[in-house]
Amino acid sequence: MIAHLDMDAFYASVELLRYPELRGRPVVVGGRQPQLQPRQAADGTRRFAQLSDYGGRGVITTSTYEARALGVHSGMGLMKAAQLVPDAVLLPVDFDRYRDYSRRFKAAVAELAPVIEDRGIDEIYLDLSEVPGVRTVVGHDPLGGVRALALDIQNNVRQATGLTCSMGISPNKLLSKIASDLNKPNGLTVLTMADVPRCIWPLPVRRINGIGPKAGAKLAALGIDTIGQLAAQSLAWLVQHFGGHTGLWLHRSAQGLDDRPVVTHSEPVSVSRETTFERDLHAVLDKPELSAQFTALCERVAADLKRKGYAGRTVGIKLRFDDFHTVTRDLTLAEPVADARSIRWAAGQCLKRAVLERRLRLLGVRVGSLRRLGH
DNA sequence: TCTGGGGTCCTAGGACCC
DNA sequence: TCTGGGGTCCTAGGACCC
Repeated sequence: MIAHLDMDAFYASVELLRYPELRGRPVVVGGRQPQLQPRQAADGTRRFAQLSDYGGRGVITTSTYEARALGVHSGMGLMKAAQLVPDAVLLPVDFDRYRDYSRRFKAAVAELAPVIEDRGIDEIYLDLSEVPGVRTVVGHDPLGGVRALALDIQNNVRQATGLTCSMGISPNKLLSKIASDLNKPNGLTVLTMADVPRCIWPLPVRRINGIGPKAGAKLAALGIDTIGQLAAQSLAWLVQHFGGHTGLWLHRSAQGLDDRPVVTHSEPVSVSRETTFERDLHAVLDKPELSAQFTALCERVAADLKRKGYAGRTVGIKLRFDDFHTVTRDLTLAEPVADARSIRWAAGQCLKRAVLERRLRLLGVRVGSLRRLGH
């Protein structure tokens, strides 16, 4: 009785609540240029930026289903998307607003199902096993109780936020995650283990959470495209090609097996801030600007640590060069630090160990090995 | 006109210790 | 006479997720 709940096109849907006149149009959310902000025209209507107006670096964070139908998806560069759909509406991201809606939808779910694992701003896992009435048989449907509960949760979310979500329910997190994606938007899919061959095996292996571009390509090269084909391989063969750990995990996943619990509380491991520059910066030629950005990142990390109540012993930097090659350096200190000056000093030590011949595209600062401060 | 930002987890080698 | 066997910590890179 595990559920996965995923908000439908979350950021874009929050923006449509604010700008209902955009419903039905292709809309993408992304970029950070302030001039993207919609303006009130003299006649009272709102004027929106469109993709072809964009002139900087950035990717699509979310797009409406209308935009997805035209081939623009999250992660795609905005410049590339502008070639595909130049007149799509472009809105800047407003994380504060999305976080607010995130709190509201999670609170609405918690009223009915309190055992929640946070998986970021727009999705959660739920353990429904102990919810009263969940095992009620309705008519001849042994899953009637859980279906009714899911519909109640979706209704509660809509009442609280005006937004729709999709849910998958199954015996475990792996299958529920796949299931929640099968009937988007506003979908509900309930699966039992008996459904695995019919509903799961025809799907591409990439639908398994944890199989990304690299593992997907490696499996494809081995002639395995679907989860069913993966399920047909022996454990020994998978271990031979992927190692013991991954081989066993692939083997179990393909059978629909997963025993990870729903984790309701976790401590942060690291806090970081990074920025991609509007233009690539040279370590020597642009030293003043680079240094100012470096210090600003340290200050933001320090502020985040203070707000959350953590200090950390490991300070690290991340550099991405103009050729997209990325390196990291880190330094572990004797005592945890949380203040901007200490972080800046340690990050400066890290920077000395990097070769700075190419121009820099991105700079990041991270603090790890966190310890909670105070009580 | 390529390719964001904030995370977690895993691997692998070397230092160091007993 | 080649050069153990564990364990932990640190660093760097990479895969993956939202």
